[in-house]
Amino acid sequence: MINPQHLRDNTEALKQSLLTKGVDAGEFDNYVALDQKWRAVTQETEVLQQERNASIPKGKPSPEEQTKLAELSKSVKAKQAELQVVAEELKTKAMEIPNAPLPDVPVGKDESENKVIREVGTPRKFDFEPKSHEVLAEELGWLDMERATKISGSRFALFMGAGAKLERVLTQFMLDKHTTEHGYTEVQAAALVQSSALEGTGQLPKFADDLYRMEGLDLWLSPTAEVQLTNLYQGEILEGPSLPLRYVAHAPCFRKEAGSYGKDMKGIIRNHQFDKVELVQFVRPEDSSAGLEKLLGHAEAILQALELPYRVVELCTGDLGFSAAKTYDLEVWFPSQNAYREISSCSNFLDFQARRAMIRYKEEGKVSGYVHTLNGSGLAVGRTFAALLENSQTDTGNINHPRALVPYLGQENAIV
RNA sequence: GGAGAGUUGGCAGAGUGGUCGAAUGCGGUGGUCUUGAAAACCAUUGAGGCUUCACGGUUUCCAGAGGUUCGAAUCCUCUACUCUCCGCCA
Repeated sequence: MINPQHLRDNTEALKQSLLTKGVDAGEFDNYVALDQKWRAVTQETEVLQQERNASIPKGKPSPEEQTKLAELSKSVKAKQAELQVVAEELKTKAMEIPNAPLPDVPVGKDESENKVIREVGTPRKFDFEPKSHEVLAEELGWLDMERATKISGSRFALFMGAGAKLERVLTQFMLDKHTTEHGYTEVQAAALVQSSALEGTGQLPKFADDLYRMEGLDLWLSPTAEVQLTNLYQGEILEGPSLPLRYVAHAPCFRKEAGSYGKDMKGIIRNHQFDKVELVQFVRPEDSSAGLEKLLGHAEAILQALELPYRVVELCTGDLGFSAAKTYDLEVWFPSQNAYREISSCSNFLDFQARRAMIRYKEEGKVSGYVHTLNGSGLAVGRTFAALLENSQTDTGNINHPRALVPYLGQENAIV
């Protein structure tokens, strides 16, 4: 949620900033007007309440006093009802306004204007035609996309045998690295979450169409463990000295992928369900910028350890997600597509999510304000699986696993 | 799934429809004392909103949402959660 104080003090600057993110000018003006109306009605309500409170005598009121109080009470209630309507309208509106980008984010309208920050590792030169991950995996018997369709329909994976093991091992490798080297606490959370949690991180109310919902229940399949992890502290006041708090979770992620018909239909790049290792941090506001760079480094460390070539891209204003103020995507090289594809997204949300989820912190016994939240994939496991296959394939259709996985796969399995 | 009990400030725990934002204890903060610390003693200590340059003013909040009443932490209804017992179960 946008800081309402900031909205009032810097209305025009905020508007300009949000316009670069694609917010409609009329919608914004509407929001500002609603905020003004709400403040006015709040004032009116308080005046009436004050009048009523001042008229309440000590002890039991006399009949005349009761009559007077009844009148006052009636007018207060009428005003309160009016206020409630306005407040709900405002709340609805406020929940639909996205976060403003940080000033240093490049302005642009869509992903074509994203900025490549650096490329790490060199895409391998093949002396044969590299196969796509889905072809490799089907040939090796590691993936069975056809039978997956029988069970669950399109866009679902079925990992088999050594493929299933590799998927599991990748997850474990990532978790181990983040917990032992990067200082994250491992969390295993439920995949089903309530709407309040999704509102906290920003998936709701606007993006309900992308989510699976349990019939007749206020339970949804979480699209990312960012939801579970960030809402760990929903409604809490954290101790300043305990910050930053870092959590990592491995969780299945569920997305309808509405509107992506025909995109990435082969393989496991874009499935309705996929596993992801997610990093979330709660930090003091002054630490969030540096924190994002560190978190990005933690995600990069996985790619480096797996010897995968990748690049870091900073999203332009128009491509930023709803809640994010700044985002770096990590894109890994896919030889079969001759392209870099997103494998991680690391964002700074400032106090946007904390404000929605009511996550504050205190310093020396006093509430200091909202924390800043950061998150990033570290990494999407399915895409890592696919990238690993494509980049490590041999001309005989086998896979050379990176050295980092030897302790997990065993020496004899390291080179297949 | 059935039966019962509960949910109050950071924690524990009072609270009979008006004098309750709420006793008391612990904890926190500041101070006195002390070479220093502990102990003891004194003071202070919930959160949000609106308003104000500021001091301050004001309002709301006793799980959540409704209701009764001139007036609700206290009465009623629903929901969520916790605990105990029974049943079922990986």
